Order: sequence, then C-alpha cells, then structure tokens
Amino acid sequence: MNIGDAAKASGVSAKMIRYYESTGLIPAAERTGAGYRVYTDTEVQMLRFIRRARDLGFPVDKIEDLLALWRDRSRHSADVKRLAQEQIDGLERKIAEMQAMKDSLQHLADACCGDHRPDCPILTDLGSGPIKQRA
Amino acid sequence: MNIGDAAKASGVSAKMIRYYESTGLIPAAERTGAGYRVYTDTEVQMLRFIRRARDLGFPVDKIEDLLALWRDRSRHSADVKRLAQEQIDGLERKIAEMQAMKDSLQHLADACCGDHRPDCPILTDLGSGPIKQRA
DNA sequence: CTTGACCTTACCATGATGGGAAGGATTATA
DNA sequence: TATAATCCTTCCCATCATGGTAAGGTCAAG
Repeated sequence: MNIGDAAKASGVSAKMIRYYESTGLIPAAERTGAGYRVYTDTEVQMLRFIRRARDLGFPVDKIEDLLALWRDRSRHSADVKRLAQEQIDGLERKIAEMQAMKDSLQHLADACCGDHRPDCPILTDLGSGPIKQRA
Repeated sequence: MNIGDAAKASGVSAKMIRYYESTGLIPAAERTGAGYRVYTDTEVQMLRFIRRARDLGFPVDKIEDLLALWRDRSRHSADVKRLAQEQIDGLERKIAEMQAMKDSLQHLADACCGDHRPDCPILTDLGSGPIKQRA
C-alpha cells in the first residue's frame, strides 16, 4: 500500500505520516525500488491508533508512551490508566482556564449596551483592569 | 521609561513588546541616542490593554481590531460587543471540543481496572475505534 | 575604571500541521 | 506507444505567540 492509501485508511495525512517517521514516532517504512514508502495493515493500524489518540488530545510525546504500552504485552493497565488520567487532568485545566476567560468576557459583554454609542465597558476594562500574573 | 520598566508596568515581556512592534501591532517606540526604546505612560497603557486582551484569549489580529476601536472615539459599542461575542463563541467551541475529548477519555478510563494486568479498554479502543473526520 | 544590569539585533526552538515547488514514477487514456 | 494525469519523493517555508541564547553596545553605581 502506498502512502496515499495508508493516509486514507488511517485518517492520518501523508504529510503527517512522513513527519511521524522523521521524528521517530513510527519506524521507517519499507521502500519500493523507486523509493516509494510501502505500508502493511499492521502499520495502518498503528497510524489509526495515533490518529485516535490525537483526537483525544494526546500530545505526540504521550502517544509515544501509549504506543510503547500498546506493543508491550506484559504492560500493566495501571500505567495506561495513569497516562489517561494525566490527559484528563490536563484537559480539565485547559477547560477551566478557557471557561474563566469566557465568563469574564461574557460578564463584560453583558454590560455593553451594543448600540451606536461609543461607551463600552469592555474597552474600559481592557484599558484599566488589573494584570493577571502569567502562570 | 526603558523597555524593561515598560514590561514590568504592563505585564508584557520586553521580548513581546519588541515582537508587537515588529509586527506592527503597536507603533515603533521612540529611541534614545543610544538606540534604547523609550515608553510613555500612554504606551504602557496600550500594552496593558493588549495584555488584558490576551488574558481573555483574544488572538493578536483581533486585538488589532480592538485597539482600533479603543482609539476611535466615534466607535459604536456594537462593534466591540460583536468582537467580544465572536471570541466568546470561539471559546465555547473549543471548550465543547475539549469537553468531548475529556468525556470520551473519562469513559474509557473508568472502564480500565488499572492494575497489574495488561488488559485495557483504553488501548483496545485506540487500536480499533472509528476515525473521526477532521474538522 | 570596573562590574553588573540593562539594552540592541539576530537566530533558533517550540507543536502539529499545511502549502508549495521541483523532479521522478506509475498509471490511465487516447 | 505517447502523453497526460496522478502519485510519489525531498526540501523549504509558514503558522502563532512565546522563550532562549549569543554577541555586542550602554549606562550607572561603586
């Protein structure tokens, strides 16, 4: 199977397949005499795994860990669960952060009459509010 | 005021101040004979505005629009409110996306016994689940 | 006058992804 | 079979906002 077919079958773009290979996330594919990469169903399955993990928001370096566990038949499920929980916690943090942004902004927007007049509590706040220290 | 003091007073790092200047988000600062950038309170206020807007998650190109409205005394508050609402909607979308990721992952993690045994529904799902089409 | 703290520019890196160009390989069609 | 269309290859560049570092100039205090 050529890279284009592997891309369609796995949901990972050809571009990203080459990228994952270049970074070592996946082993280098076999090549035809002309230099074309060739993929087996096993490799496509691995790409699908990566794609699914990305869909769940895992960063690539965590996917490396997940792949290692996937391949390790003597893994402990506790290790997988721990990685998942870390990812859940990270998502939770980002959600909370964005929710706080949204709430602040909603509060300001609610106070803005939104008509032809220039007075606007949103701009007033942006121009005079407190500075949050960077995390 | 030198750039370091402006950075402290505004909450925007010296690095980012130079960057904002290079991209045209803020006008080029005056320079001393030795080439040091000099900032007035007005400029610090603008930097604080930018910093506050970034804290609310506005991307830099939207901040450009916000700054233009901030300076425009004949602005319509409706325009400001619209920008804010777009930002709120964008945050809402991202929150929903991450919440969906988190829920899926939580569901899988709940089903994983997390002990010394290798069986793990998280890995099973990653290896066999459906591929979501990219947005 | 030296030392330390500041400033300058320039370059590199992030993380994951896309775009495009230049050129070779394969396949389909006329 | 000739040609065109489609695929593949590598290489470089861009994103977005931010940080790091290095090499060198400036300034103020001791």
